[in-house]
Parts: sequence; structure tokens; C-alpha cells
Amino acid sequence: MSSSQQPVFKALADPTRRAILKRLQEGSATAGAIADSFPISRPSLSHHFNILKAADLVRTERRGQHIVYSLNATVLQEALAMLLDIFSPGDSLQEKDKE
Amino acid sequence: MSSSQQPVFKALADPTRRAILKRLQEGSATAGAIADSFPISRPSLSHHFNILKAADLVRTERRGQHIVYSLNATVLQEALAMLLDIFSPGDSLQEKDKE
DNA sequence: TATATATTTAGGCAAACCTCTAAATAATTG
DNA sequence: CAATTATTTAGAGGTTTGCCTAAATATATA
Repeated sequence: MSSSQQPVFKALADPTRRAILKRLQEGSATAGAIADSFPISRPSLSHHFNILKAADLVRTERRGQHIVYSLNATVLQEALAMLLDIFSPGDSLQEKDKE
Repeated sequence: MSSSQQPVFKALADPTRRAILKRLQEGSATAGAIADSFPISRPSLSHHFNILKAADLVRTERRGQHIVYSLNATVLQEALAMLLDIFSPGDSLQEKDKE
């Protein structure tokens, strides 16, 4: 587990993507529904979705002509554990391998 | 407290800067000492320090001709709390204002 | 099948990012 | 004060990012 975290931190660096994650935390939603909440074009949103997917922060499921996005809490948790580790090593939520 | 978190997440997006933070967790260090641990030029390191300082993730103190960098755990903690909030709102380390 | 709706891909452009070398600033030492 | 050491600032080059419009793909429906 715990692949490279670079894509995760890269994904978290953009405020729009953090907002998408926060929105997704309230519940899964279709690409269109999410796009309606943001003042940028659908293609731009789609681009952000790709980055979030690459980081495995979100999962997708096709439902008819819609695509439903949902949060993948596990990866977020791992990024969190890594930050915790910087803050105070050996005090993570769950034990992790020493590298 | 808790200014804009954009600079913090921006700062965390770069692997070199995360490594610097991790290094600093082990203890404060001079710019040169840190630079010796990384395979990039001192000016590039200095640039990363600037970004970490802008995010208030590190503090500096001049000691003679050296400049000592140290970790500012508080800001890291706040970023952490924000991630925790995405992951499961209302379950943060410390209570925060509702917006 | 033709049309409408939902989403993504392609291509382009300006701004930001990371790196470098060279030069400048700050403090110490002879 | 001149020379040395530590660090930063300046400026440039190449890559990546984030946004857009236009076009393509996928599914549903008349």
C-alpha cells in the first residue's frame, strides 16, 4: 500500500480540487452536478477530475449517461499520516513501514 | 489564526520541501547543513526556504553568519486539521469555527 | 436512426514553477 | 580593511499548470 504520494500532494495543491474533495465528502455526485458548483468550464473541471483520479483520491462509476464521482478516503488518510509523521514521527494513526 | 492555507498546500506539493520539513523535524539546522543533504544548488534550496517561510512552515533565526531554520509545527497542524476535515468533518483535533 | 444530453479529449496560450549560474549582501577572521 | 565563508537575490531557460474553446465520444430517447 501507500504508493508514491507525490500525485496526492500535487492534487491537494489546487484550491479548486480541495473544494471538490470537500464537496465529495458530503456525498457522491455526478460530474455535471459538481461542475454546476464551480465557476470554471466543464473541460477544466474534467481536467481536475483526472488529476484527482490519478492520485486515486476519487473513484468513478458510470450510471447511465452520468459519471458519479466519490471520495476515496483511504488515500487521503495516507497523506494525512505522512503529514502527521513530519509533525511528530512514530505517532501516526496506524503503524507504517520504516523506509 | 489559520490564514489562507493555499501557501501551505503549495509548499507541501514539492517533494524536496517535504523532505526539508522532515529533516527539520529531527531538529533545527542551518541553511548550509540542509543544503548539504540535497542534490540541488544552494540558490534553489534558498528558493524552497522562501516558499516554506511564506507558508510560515518554518522560522528562521540568524546565528552569527549562519541562519538557522526550524519547523513551525503549528501551521503544519492546521493543514492537517483541514485534511482531517475533508476526510471526516467535525472530527478534527481541535474544534474550529464553522463557516 | 437521428437527436439530445453528459462528459472527455485535443490543442493552444499565459502564468507559475524549479532549476541553474553569476552576482550581491552579511558576518567572521587575519 | 581585505579575504573568507554563509546565504540570498537576480535573471534566464525549460517544464508544468490551469484555463479556455472546439471537437469527439458515450449513453439515452424519440
